[in-house]
Amino acid sequence: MKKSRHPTVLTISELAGVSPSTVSRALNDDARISQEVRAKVQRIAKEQGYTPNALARSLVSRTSGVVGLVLGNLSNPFYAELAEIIHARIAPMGKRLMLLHIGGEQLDMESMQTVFQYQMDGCIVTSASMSSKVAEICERYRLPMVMINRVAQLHSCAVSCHNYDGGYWIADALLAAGHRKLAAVGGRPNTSTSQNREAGFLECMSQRGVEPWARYCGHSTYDGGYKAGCELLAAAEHPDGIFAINDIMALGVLDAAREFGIKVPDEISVVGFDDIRAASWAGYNLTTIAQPVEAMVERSLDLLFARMSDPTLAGEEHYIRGEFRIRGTARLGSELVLAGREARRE
Amino acid sequence: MKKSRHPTVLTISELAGVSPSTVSRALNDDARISQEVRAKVQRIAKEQGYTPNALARSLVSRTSGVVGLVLGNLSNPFYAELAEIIHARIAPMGKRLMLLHIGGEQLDMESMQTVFQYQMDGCIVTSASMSSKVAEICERYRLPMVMINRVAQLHSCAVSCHNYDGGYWIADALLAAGHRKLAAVGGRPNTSTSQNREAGFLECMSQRGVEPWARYCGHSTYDGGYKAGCELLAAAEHPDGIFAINDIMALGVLDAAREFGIKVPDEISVVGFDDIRAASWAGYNLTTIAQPVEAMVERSLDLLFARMSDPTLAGEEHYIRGEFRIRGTARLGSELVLAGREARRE
DNA sequence: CTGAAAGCGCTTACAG
DNA sequence: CTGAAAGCGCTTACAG
Repeated sequence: MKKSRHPTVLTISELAGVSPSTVSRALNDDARISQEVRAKVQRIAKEQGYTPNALARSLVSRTSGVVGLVLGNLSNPFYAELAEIIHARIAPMGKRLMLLHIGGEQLDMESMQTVFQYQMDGCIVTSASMSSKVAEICERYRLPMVMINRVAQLHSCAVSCHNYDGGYWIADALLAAGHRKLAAVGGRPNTSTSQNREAGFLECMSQRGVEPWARYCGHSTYDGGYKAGCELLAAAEHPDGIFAINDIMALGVLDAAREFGIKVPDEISVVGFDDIRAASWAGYNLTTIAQPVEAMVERSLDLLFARMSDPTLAGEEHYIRGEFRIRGTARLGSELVLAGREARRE
Repeated sequence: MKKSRHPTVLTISELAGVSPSTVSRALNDDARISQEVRAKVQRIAKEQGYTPNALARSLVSRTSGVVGLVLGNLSNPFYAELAEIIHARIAPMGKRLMLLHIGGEQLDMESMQTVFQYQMDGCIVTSASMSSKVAEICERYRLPMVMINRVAQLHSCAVSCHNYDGGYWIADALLAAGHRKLAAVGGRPNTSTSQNREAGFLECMSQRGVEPWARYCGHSTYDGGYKAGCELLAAAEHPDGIFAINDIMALGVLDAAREFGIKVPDEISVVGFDDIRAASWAGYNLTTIAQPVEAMVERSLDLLFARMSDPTLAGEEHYIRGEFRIRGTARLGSELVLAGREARRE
């Protein structure tokens, strides 16, 4: 008798009096195996507490059932929510998630190595400054990958919110409500999300012939937003509206306004982007544009799975429209917000 | 010539004119292989862009280099921060993290199955209502595992903050500052974290002969905290101090107070627990006890790695003292806070 | 419907 | 210092 390890196909085959091949087939519900044998094998497997060794199976089947995940900075709750939804959606599809990276810094090559070492089936990248080099690697090795909340590089797949439109829409709604001194607080400058949202915002202002009051960089963090807010509000004359390109910075701006005793939205309107949970907290009640996270994840997984079955498929870029969440931090005529819907598409 | 797949040890061995065994040894820096051969093999491997197949290696070495991770509810930023730190600490140790579960709900058996399917080396569990059944499984299969922020079950390892002491300490400091109408807002009732913090808080009050003003359940969420705050403050006579057993609920309580126009800390003191990032936001400036997350993770990994090399090691429970963060939401005489340090240990 | 054989890519005693 | 052989646990053509 073997040293008592976990049971293997061999163990089961001996117990059932059939060959290992048959055990394998029976366990994988191969239609060719007779009902009786199949039932018997499955019963014995269950009795023995048999668990298939995914490593061995992957080695031969050349598909590991593992998908790599690159997560952005979790201190922005948006990415935490995204992670939760990705996991919830992908688990029922029989795939496992392996964490490649968490955080704001550059993704290193070593993490990408593990993708190949562990023979991952694909890769999901949420933000994180991804050098085009990584996209290139995935391309070269035909590794299916999709980026969420990030613009496509090379021929990869990417799913985002209509960021440009969102920014445009916000400017439109603020201008229509009479604001004329509008400031923008951008995020990390090298991120497409930040760039596009701000570009849409500025473009709309430019079309309406309104000069931007000021532009700040808030580095996509609460602290950055707070600091930007303080500087904007400390001046003798302050803007009458601020667009922070993400919610976490908008919360900082709101706290700055609170600090300066400036009434929101009477003296100043503040609008964010993302609709993180904290945006709807009673203490903030932030007007913002909600990213359609569920839809974005669903679309991303569709793209990814399609490429896992057919790696020759070309990359696709998808944009999904966000939804205005009108709360208490901005003066916007509701009919004007509707007009905003006509903002030009990306 | 083989179909052009990724290079394997065989490819390299042919190119280098040595046996596969030698390639394997050279690549793993086996001291017995001569300098020249080793250098040559490594050079060729690099030239060919060789990446070892971790699956094949794991199959024979019986250690996969993968650690399973069970994450609590990421909508509580505490768990997001924890995840980030765990990843940052474990990656340099050459282990990979596979996501088993994210969220507040019960961990299902299926997720645990994958631990064995993928031959994981160990498992890290952060909160999440873990049935004792899961602990039992790890025990039975000798799977090294450590729980963070969670009390030990059976003989498993567990690392937490001194939760009981923290609660005691807070009550002590509030009472010493003259509060007499103290309410507690608990989290999900079945979590040890919530139970212990509240128990310490109540025990101290009892020792001082002060009756608790009220006890609420806030389900460990912002909304729950906000609701609890509203109910406590809507009454004709309201408490003069509230201890929310975690920060995310304390923020809800603070927003409720703001809503009711009740001055913090003049009319009411509010204290939380965890020291999540939002606790130090200008809009809250919450007095709380910081969990020593870095230290907790470090200790947890020590325990885990020790058991990965020697699975027979017994379980250990560790408690690490938190740190009072005195900010703006509570009246506490600083000398009294120091006295609080003497609160009894768990 | 079932089995014997080969093989996925690596490592590791066992020889020499 | 190096190689031939066996094996990790599974699946999958190939026969029958």
